[in-house]
Amino acid sequence: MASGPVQLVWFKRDLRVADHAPLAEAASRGPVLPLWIVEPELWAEPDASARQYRVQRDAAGELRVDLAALGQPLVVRVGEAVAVLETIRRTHGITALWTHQETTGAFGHARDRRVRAWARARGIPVHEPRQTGAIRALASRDGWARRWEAFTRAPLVPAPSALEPVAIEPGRLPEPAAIGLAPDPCPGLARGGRRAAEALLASFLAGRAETYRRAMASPLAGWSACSRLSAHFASGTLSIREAAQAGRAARSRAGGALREGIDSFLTRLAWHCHFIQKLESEPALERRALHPAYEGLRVDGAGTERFERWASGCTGWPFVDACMRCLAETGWLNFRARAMLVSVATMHLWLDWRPVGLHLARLFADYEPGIHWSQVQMQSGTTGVNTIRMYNPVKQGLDQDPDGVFIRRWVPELASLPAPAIHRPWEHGVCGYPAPIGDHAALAAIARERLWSVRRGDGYRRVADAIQLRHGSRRSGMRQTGRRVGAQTALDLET
DNA sequence: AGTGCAGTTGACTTT
DNA sequence: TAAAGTCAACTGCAC
Repeated sequence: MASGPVQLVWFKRDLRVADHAPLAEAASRGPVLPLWIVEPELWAEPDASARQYRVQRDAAGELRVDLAALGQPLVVRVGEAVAVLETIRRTHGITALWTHQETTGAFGHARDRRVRAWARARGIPVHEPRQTGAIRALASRDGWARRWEAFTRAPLVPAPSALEPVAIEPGRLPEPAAIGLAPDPCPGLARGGRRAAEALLASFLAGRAETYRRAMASPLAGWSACSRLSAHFASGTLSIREAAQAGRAARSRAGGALREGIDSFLTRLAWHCHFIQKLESEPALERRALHPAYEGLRVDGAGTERFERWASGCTGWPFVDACMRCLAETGWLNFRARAMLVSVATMHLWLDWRPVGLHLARLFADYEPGIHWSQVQMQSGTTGVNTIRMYNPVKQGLDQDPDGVFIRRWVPELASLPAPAIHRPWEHGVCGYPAPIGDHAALAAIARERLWSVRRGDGYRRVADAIQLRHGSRRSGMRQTGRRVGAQTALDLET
């Protein structure tokens, strides 16, 4: 039992022992104190919710077991990060602080700055390797794809073979209510933790990926055809590198549709990091429109009737409501449907993307700030880089749920209507289901004209080109010889 | 058999 | 894997 100073490994959203460089490096240098800090202030942020916490708590519980098997269970403390670290420093002494770089919102940035300042003042070295393909202080997007390849092809870091026990009370994993989280019923929430991550990865690569390409656009088929690993990447129970290497190995053994599905999956792993890179390079992404010409364009909307109808799945557009209710009850929705929910809110209902994004963030059990805010801005057309994508809620329903199975499941008021009538209930007089907020085609036309008039404004293009240079993928969207080529990056990010 | 025409399909452009 | 509009080429049918 070690009694001297410890190598402190601070787990954040990297709740695993495999491919965990800080843990491995720390363990090679002396006794390790593995720590998970539950920060009530973080969980009080407007983008946080109990379902996200439950996923991370599941993961921390399994991590505690895995670390205990190595010799030292996960230590859990509740409080402000610097205060928790300072208490451990006083009682045990800290030789070095090991943690993964985290790309996250303003709270996390400020907290990491405080921790670094505290460590500097106490003479504690901080080691912070990265765990995604996002690069801190990136000078240029040129060559990013090559660096992502190199990062994901680096050897996996083996878990330490044993940890020397440290004399410390491990502490309990608090219930959501104990840290001030509001009740957040989510009966269909998928369990977090390493065991589930491994099972999902295996079943996806062994067969589910076969229908991935065709089915990922549908919220119904995507439920089983998508990898469903997003919450595991967000909590770190599986590293991107582990997934990429397992995917490449499975790809080499597979053929036909399975191979194509795995190819799409690997592409999306790169996109995952590509979007996190945007927030890493531009922390204001969660607060300000990337292209300032879109700032102040829409009404804030929070608390208005149309916002509440959208947020509660009562817009009167069946496919939209089915998607929102599915998300509320399960914490998951496929990428395309998420994009449509943003599109309807920010285009048809002309609501500001910030409150819209916060509502969705809380409903996403797999909330990943970098991906989320990049996507919310892209789908609401405020990046200035991508083509304006406006989804027709009826067409999407007809395309992705032609028989109405998904709508019937989540909007039981419409169960008696056959398809295709179920996609336009206002034409068939249904009781117990609201009339639509408006004529979606007319609302779309108004939004389209407003957004295109911004694009035609003076100086718009000059700013847009600068944004493309800073954030855009080098594969598409770059201006070539004065003419814009394929201004949109085609992607569905769902994993 | 060849012509005229309504309707469909797909490439492409615009918003 | 945006949607809607345009237009040319094509198809199938009637006569």
